[in-house]
Amino acid sequence: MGPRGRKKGSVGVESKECLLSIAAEEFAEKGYYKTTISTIVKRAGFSQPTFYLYFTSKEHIYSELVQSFQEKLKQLTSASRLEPALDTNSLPERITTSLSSIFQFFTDYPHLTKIGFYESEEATNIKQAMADQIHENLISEQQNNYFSSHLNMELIAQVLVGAIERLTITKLFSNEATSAGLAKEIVDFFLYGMVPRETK
Amino acid sequence: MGPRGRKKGSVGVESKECLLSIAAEEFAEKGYYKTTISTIVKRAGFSQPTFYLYFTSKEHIYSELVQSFQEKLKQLTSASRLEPALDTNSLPERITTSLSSIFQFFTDYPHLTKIGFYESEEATNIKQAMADQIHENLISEQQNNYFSSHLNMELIAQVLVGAIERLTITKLFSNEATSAGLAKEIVDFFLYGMVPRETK
Amino acid sequence: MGPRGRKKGSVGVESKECLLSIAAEEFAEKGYYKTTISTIVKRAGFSQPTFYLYFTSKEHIYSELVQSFQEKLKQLTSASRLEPALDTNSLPERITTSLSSIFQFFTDYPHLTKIGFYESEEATNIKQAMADQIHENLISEQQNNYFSSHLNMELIAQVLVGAIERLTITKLFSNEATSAGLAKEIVDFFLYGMVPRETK
Amino acid sequence: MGPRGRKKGSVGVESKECLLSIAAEEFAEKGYYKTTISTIVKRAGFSQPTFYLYFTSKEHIYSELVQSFQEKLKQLTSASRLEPALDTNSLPERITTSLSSIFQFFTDYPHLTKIGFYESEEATNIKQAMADQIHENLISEQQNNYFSSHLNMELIAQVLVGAIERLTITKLFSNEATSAGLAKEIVDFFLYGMVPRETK
DNA sequence: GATGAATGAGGGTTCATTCAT
DNA sequence: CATGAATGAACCCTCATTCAT
Repeated sequence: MGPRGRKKGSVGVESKECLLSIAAEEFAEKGYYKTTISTIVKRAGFSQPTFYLYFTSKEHIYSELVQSFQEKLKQLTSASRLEPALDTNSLPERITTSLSSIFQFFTDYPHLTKIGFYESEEATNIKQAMADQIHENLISEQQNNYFSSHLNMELIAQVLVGAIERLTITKLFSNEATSAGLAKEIVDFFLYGMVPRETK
Repeated sequence: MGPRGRKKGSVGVESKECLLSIAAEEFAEKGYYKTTISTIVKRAGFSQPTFYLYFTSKEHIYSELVQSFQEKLKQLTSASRLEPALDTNSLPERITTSLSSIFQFFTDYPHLTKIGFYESEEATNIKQAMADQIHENLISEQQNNYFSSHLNMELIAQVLVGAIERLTITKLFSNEATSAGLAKEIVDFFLYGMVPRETK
Repeated sequence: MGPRGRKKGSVGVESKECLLSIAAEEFAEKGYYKTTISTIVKRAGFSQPTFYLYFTSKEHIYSELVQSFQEKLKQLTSASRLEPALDTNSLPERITTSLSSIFQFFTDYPHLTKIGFYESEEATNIKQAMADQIHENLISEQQNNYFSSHLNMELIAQVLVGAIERLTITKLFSNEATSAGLAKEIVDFFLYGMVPRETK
Repeated sequence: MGPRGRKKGSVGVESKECLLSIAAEEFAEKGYYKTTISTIVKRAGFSQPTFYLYFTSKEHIYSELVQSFQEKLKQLTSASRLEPALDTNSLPERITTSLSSIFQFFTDYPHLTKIGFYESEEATNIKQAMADQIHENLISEQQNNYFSSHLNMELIAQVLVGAIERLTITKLFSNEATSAGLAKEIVDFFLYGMVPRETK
């Protein structure tokens, strides 16, 4: 052990993380096929074989990034489901908060998001999983009579995922909106729709 | 040659269309990079150089397919905007019809849709154009007081595009819903949202 | 036979000459390998198979051009050797005239010259043949005591060919000199060299 | 390793030089277009991709050879111009020596010469540069009254280059003459021409 | 006399990946 | 921990040439 107390093997870990981070950038910008190992290692200041010290293949590092995205996302959604039954009034805020935290997550990890949520072949499954999760939540809230029973919650869940997908690209990644603001607008729209309510 | 004789030069046109159709299938299924010219021509019963009789490059045939999608889509949207001012009641139906015809178009050309609306680098622009178009329509309807003036129509347009994107994949391409049914459900949701209206 | 008295087959001859002329231009400008049959026929307004009506191959049309150059050149040199023994004084003029007519020929057929005298694989042989011819002439003039017997006529013949080669490109094809002027200068130099003669 | 150990990285350099040398041979013998990378690497005992470790393209290796020729040639001519003003008598010898060293250079690097001085598209420029250089030297000698002032030195320079070009092929590469012998004969001819001087 | 349609043969180039050190 | 050197496997593309009409 060195005098500075660096744990043995930390160099390797650092190298690996360096590669991962650069790879994320490259994959996010250029996509899987236009990204070359050669470019990644060059940017990291390594030689090609070094890459294979840490990853068994190009596919492997890519899927490691996808998984990383997936796990972080799972942590997020599982965290946001802790509080079970609260009073009715707070539901919209709770939904807004959840949504906002998803947007924030996407903002914090734009490269991972680009890869996992948009580019990768897994993206479809990941979105489906997100839709399923939302669907489940909605159903349970529907059963608690927060929402009317005739609503097709599966469809709404998909619409919500579609909204997230589209608005992340157009508003969030372009810095035209904040996570919180966007979440609020969406929830408002989802709750009340476009036709104005008659006010007595 | 008689009137029923084969039109002159039609062979070439047929060959080109054959290649286009097979290419659409391959690109839709495997994506741009996993699709090879060699496979396309093999499936079409041609040799490789024949491909270059009709297309200057792999990129060229791909962008031809993307353009074809774009043009068809443009025709659709320009057609659906003919009828200008109608009475209020029919607005929802008209929107539903428009939406339904988009879904029907996607159903009719699943390969082109996969390519132009999902895979291609142009997909982002195409969706943005669709959102812009919808936005425009919504604004005009908003100005005619069909919708309340406080709604953020840009956001709603993006949400609608996101809904289309997601539901086309999950419901339409899996044959779990029809164009018309899906359109109706979406419009219903968009108009009234999730919170039930108080009924006297 | 048509009313305009056009000989049967003249269309074919015209087509062939058209192709030859365009091919000469292309080969001269771009060289053998960068010239494509496709470009030649396109410029001539024909389709590719038409080419093979008149020439059996790309090599064939090229060597036809080379031969054409070679034959014209042979005509020239054989013509210029008719007059045998004349009085001594006129020899320099005769040589100058011969040289001038070669330059004139090169000026009149720049494309053929570029091909036959510079580009083609035959060029080496053609130049050697020219050198041999000149050598022969010089020898005969040497034997007639026009020139001193210790001169290495073979070397001089080669130098003359080299001079022709170089000056055709740098002076003639760039229009910086005329055939006659150039010929005169060369002959003058060849006869008297660089060291000034002592004059009493 | 030890002092006699193989220098680090020398393998790559050797491989590159091996490829360069074989390529020079191939290009010189067959010309640019009939030479294939596949043949070069096969002869060198490598696989095709190895070629691209050292050269970015076929064009690149070719122009590297041309440049190599050009640089060596430049070294030669710049070296031969050191001694400025000497007595008149030695001028012919000095010219002879210069010429001889050019011939010797061509003899030493026949492949490079074939490529750079005859085949390549740069050949024309290289010869022109050589002519310019010679022209310059001649002018300066003319101003020093070594040569009579009425001589067209530009033309003479071109003739000299033409002579070099032609005699290198016909006499040098065929081993019919030595560098020194050839140089001497040429200089002799250039100085005194063909017409014998009157001797009292 | 001419052409629409098609192909055989081959060439250059790229990239992920490995071996020996 | 790291790399210099090398390659297997493909892929896109071009061009002279031909066949049937």
